[in-house]
Amino acid sequence: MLEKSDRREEKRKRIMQAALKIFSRKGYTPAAVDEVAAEAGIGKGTLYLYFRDKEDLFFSTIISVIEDLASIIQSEITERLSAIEALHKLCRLQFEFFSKNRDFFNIYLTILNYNLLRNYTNLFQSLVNKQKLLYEFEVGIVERGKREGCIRRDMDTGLIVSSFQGMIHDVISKMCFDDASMTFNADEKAKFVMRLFLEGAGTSSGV
Amino acid sequence: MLEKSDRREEKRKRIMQAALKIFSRKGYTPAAVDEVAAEAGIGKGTLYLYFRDKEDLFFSTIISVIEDLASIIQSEITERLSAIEALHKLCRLQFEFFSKNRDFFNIYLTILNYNLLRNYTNLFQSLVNKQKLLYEFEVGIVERGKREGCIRRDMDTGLIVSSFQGMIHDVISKMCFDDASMTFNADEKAKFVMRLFLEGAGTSSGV
Amino acid sequence: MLEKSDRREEKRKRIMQAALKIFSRKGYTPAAVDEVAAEAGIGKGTLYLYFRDKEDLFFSTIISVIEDLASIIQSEITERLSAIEALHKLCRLQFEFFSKNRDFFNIYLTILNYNLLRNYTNLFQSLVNKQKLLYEFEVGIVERGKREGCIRRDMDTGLIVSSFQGMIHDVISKMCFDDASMTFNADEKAKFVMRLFLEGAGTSSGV
Amino acid sequence: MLEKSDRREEKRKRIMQAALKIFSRKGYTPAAVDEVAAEAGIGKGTLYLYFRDKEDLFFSTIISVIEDLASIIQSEITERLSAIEALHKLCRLQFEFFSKNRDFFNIYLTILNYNLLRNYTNLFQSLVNKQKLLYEFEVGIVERGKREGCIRRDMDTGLIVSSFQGMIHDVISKMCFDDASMTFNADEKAKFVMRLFLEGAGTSSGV
DNA sequence: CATGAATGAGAATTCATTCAT
DNA sequence: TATGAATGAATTCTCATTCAT
Repeated sequence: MLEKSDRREEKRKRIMQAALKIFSRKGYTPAAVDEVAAEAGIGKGTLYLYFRDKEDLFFSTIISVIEDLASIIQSEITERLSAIEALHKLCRLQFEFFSKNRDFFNIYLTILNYNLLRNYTNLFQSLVNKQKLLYEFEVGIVERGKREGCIRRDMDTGLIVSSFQGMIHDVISKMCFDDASMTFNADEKAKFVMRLFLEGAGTSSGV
Repeated sequence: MLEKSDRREEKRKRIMQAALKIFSRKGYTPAAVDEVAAEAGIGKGTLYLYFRDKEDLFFSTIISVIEDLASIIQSEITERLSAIEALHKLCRLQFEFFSKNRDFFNIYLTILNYNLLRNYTNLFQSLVNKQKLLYEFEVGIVERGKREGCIRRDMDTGLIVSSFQGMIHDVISKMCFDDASMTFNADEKAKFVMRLFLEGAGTSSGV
Repeated sequence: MLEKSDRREEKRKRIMQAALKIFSRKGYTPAAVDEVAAEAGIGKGTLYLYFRDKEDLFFSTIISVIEDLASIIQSEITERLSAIEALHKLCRLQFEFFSKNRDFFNIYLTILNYNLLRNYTNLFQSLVNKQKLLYEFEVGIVERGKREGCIRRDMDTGLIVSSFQGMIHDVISKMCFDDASMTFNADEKAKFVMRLFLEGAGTSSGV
Repeated sequence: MLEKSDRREEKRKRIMQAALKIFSRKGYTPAAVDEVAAEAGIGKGTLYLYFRDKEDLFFSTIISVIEDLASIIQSEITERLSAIEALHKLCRLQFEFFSKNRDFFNIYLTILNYNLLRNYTNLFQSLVNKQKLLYEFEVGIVERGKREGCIRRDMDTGLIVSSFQGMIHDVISKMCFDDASMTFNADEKAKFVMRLFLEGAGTSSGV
């Protein structure tokens, strides 16, 4: 009996896949709704049966992808892992995710950069909330690490998290830039980031 | 005899200042050429005497700002500084720069995220080149650090640079997000990033 | 065996009732077929089983209402009434009718104003014919009045009828404008119009 | 020095003339902005330099025509005329005006019929006000007529005015319907209406 | 040099109508 | 018979760019 509702949901997904492709390539404003419809293989009007307007389409799409990432992270990273293991996994999962969704990374950065989107407040808010959740998730891990004694207590947790995420972001960025092909070893890169994050790049003789 | 050319250059600058303001606030596509002209206090047609088209205006403006940053960096960071000092300064200068030009950071991220701009290939190339210069500049410092013995030799330089820059970017990002006001202590934050970068966040007991 | 046909006719009526409501409120073009279907409690497609298209729906509805009014008039105004009594009743019946169907008066005016509808010629013709019938009906009464000696013979019948109807129309119009509430005394107003129509507003000393 | 402003005003007028033609023929919603632009011999975008949007174009146009009529009436009907003369002239001027602007009469009626327009409240209000002015103007004349002793005091002024205007409206309506050609004798018709209005259509023997 | 009026391509959105179920 | 998902033509409006003054 849920069939109809299921079909609808499935079609929504299909449209969002098309939207992701177009928005990722072009960004919000330059992407035309027509293009998305064409990419999805449906009529222009049909799209409006599934999404209120372009904004709704955009945010629904973005949020959906971010939820995918969040759910991967939350299902893989359990309490049973040590904080270090958790961070390592966090790192690797993001590398893997964006390695598969390179185009999306383009918008992802622009979103973090929320100012440009401040106009679209209603939908934007829920997006910001999703972002905050990931941030808080990481804060939780780092604080656990501090309690577990494997992360220094003399450093501000918020800044640690931002810096850690930053390392991840720019390594992904570099990947997008350098490796047009798919030769990106997520695990190897994750190991590097963790080593740098935990041990630092300095030598004991430094400063 | 260069007077005429000088005036022209000065007016270009004035227009680009206006453009920076508008583009920073709105992003490329949503920003209207009219707004820029109005902000610059000139006629819309006049703008086209100084820039071929909107794209030219945008890239010229961005490149000019990036050159500003680059020139600040290059004039402040001389060979006389140790690699560590150089990195520290690099960090602080960027914090200061973006603290003063918060809006611009929005576009800056979008640029890093070059894919969105790939359409505009001719102008985009020179932008990419500017970016590359900064990257290479940092690569130089890190390699010097390795030679000086204060930076570990067992880590890939490219990844070190990316990670370092990433830390800086996301701390700025956090600043934009958290501190609506201007209470951002660039030096303090720079010290934090350097400590994390050099010493790592792990304890000796970790892993 | 006529049952099926009866059911069909009944459903048509129900749809037209809904249509009247919507068209009256919004006018032809701004009214959406979907709204009518929703108001009628049927599916959008179903509507097209009963009416060729929106135009057909509109004209059928309007004509039906006008036929209602015409049939009220024709059943109440018999030959046994004097011309004066007939005109009085004509007046009162219209006041009562539009008092109950205020919204409809909006479209009614637009219809009189037939030029706007000239595009839809086929259906429009039968509407015009309905209108003409009412006009001819009134012409008949006035001519009878002239024969009966209670209406002046030195005035053009056509102009008398137009003027008489005009008085009625604008008093209704005023009612729609002034009395948002339902406090409209049809009989009293009819008496006024008849007095003005028969006796004039001038004093014997006038001109 | 006013040249520029004058040119602008002149062009606005030209556009409004085109708009009047199109809106009159088609009504508000079915009329396309493009058609108006084409009729005015200008580009689609140009129109938006002179009018905020379609609504503004519509109401500005309508109000302008109504102001034309109002100014004709107010300049021709001075206090020196007797109330009867004033009403006569009011009648004739309207016949002449709508005889020349037959198409406009179509919208004119629809406007009186304000309900359909209630959505467009801002601009609509000023339109309603214009209408009210004419109504009040006539109320003034009728009251003067009562004082002068040439109009009966035992009839409600508001209803007199509505009825009088109604007579005029429907005679014009009949004209639009009957005489496609231009054979409309405004003065003759005005005399008829005045006679009917003052003396009534009844005979002394009536009722 | 400077201007801003004019333009029309292009974008988002709506809605009457069809048709597979 | 009844439905409502799908469609695309049509509509409003914006904005980069040109060009006559």
